[in-house]
Parts: sequence; structure tokens; C-alpha cells
Amino acid sequence: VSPAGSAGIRGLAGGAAVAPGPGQPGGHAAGAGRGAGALPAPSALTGRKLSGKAGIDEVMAAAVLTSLSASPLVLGHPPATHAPEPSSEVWKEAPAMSSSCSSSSNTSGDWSWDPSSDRSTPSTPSPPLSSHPDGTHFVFGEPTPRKRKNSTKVMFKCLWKSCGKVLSSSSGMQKHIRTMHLGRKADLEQSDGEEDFYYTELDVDVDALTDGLSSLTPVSPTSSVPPAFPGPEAPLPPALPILDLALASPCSPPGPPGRSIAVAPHPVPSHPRCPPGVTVPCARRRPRGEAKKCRKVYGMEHREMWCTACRWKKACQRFLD
DNA sequence: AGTGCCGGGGT
DNA sequence: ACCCCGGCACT
Repeated sequence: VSPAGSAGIRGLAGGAAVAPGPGQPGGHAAGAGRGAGALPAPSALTGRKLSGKAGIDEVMAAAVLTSLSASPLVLGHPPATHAPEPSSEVWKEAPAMSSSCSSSSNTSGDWSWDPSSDRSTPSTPSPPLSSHPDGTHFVFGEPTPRKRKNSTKVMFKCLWKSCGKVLSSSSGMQKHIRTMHLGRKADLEQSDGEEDFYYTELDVDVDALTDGLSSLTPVSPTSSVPPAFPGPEAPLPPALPILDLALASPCSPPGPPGRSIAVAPHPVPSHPRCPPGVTVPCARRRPRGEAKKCRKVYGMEHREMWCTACRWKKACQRFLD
């Protein structure tokens, strides 16, 4: 859009491209994967520096990206610039931690930059929610298509276990969650966005208010595949629950998990291959995820960098899908 | 053809 | 348990 924006993007791309020494013995096959995928130690500095200095750049890039198009691939960029390099440590250190978190934590690291970019889509009349024009769930990369029939109204439903309160404004919902469930002061106006995880946005068909739950899918039907959102070992759900909450299920919400383990109401490991309603396990094998696995990321050489599972030709446990 | 990984083997 | 690999499903 704007020259500044493209500059921001270029900056990011450059940052990613610099580190992997091309063909150097120690250089690792970073070229194979997403650019920064295999950045080893040296790039850690680069990444840090980048995210530090480029607070603005990143925001700009984010702004441009969001306004250009909100494809998941694009949204995946920011994490790719600095998230991957801890791979060698983080992956190893936290194999047991609910595994689904490991990849989504990439994105979680970036939630911080979001609130500041509230003017990312200038054309959108800013909704009550000040943090993000798209409401809650942009995080996982689905653009939440806003276009609907004229007779729909956006409501906000509390996803807290056995609450289900529905409010008409996101700010009200945030306040509700803050006070009711998070035990915070209502007047404390600082919202770290944590509340976002506990409510979802629904388009309520005004004409058919009676069918209640049936209209609870706030996102397009195509968005049922959250990119890189691994369900750990979750067996296929016999059928998809009503709520499409795969996007709203934070494996572990950022912030104090101390009080009340804020479990997502329904961790829905939606399966790409299984159409909703199929009760029979549709495939013997687990469908191939779109995540790049060790082999692809690190290449056949540098096999020693693969996770053990990959080395043993088992299901990759580093890049879960 | 390349990739992911199940199943089955060896140590 | 750890490690390897044939072979197949999938892209």
C-alpha cells in the first residue's frame, strides 16, 4: 500500500534472509524451510534485535499485511522472524507441555504487538473493541469474514465454562470476563487482551434469533483448519461440536494461569480431512499436516537437528500439525 | 518424486 | 527403551 509498508516487509524479509549463511558448514539448511525456520544461535541476536528495534517496522508490516490480505500464510510471518530460533531449546525443553501450545506459542508471542496497531485497517469503522478491529480471533489467521446478510448482528458470547453469557458489545463482554471470571477490578481499564480468549464473536441472525446455537459459527466454513494449530494426540472427535471453537481454545492463556485453569470450553481439534458429521474414523493414517516437518525444515543433511521422532521416521513431535 | 510416518524389526 | 528402515499413504 504505502512505500513505508513495503519497506517494513522488506525489512522483515531481509532479517530472515541474512542469517542463514548460504551453504556454510555451520550454516544449517535454513534455506529449506521458511526462511528463519532453522536459524541457529547467531540469528537469535538478529531476531531479538529485529523485534526490538523494529517495533515500528513490525507494526507497519502488520498493518500492511492485514490490510493487504489476511491470509494465514501472511499472518504467519511475524512469528517466523523470531520465533523459530529458540527451536533448538524451546522445543527440547518443553516437549511435554501440552504440545499444542508449542506452536501456538509462536503466535502468542506476537499478541503483544497487536493492540497497538489498532489503526491497521483504516477503512474499518472502529468497533467498540479498541484492541483489534476484527474482534477476537484474528490470531489464528482467519480473517473472520464480516460480510453477512444485512440481518445479522454481532454478539459476544462468553465462553467461560458454564457461563455462556451473551452481550452485545465486546467491551461489555471484556468487562464481564474481567470482573466475573478473571477476578480483576472493573475500573481497571487496562485490558491486556486476555479477555479475548474467553469470549467469541457471533453473528446472530436477527431474523432467526430463535435457533440460538445454530448460528454460532463466527467464521467462514473454510476456516475450520487453523494453521499450525495442533491438537496433541487428540483422537478424532466423533462429530464436531456445535461451537467452532478451535480458534478460541488457548492452550494456555497468556497471563496468570494460577487462578482457575482457564480451560477452553471445547478444545476442538478440527480435522481437515474429516468432514463434520462423520462418525466413522475416516482415515487410518493421520492426515498429513501442512506444517513443515524436521526433514523439510532442516533438510536431509543436518539430520541430527531433527527431532528424534523424525529421525526414527515417526510422527514428528516438533512441528505438530 | 518427495514427504510423513506406521508397522515391524534389530540392538 | 532406543534406534533403524521397509513400505505405504499422501501430496
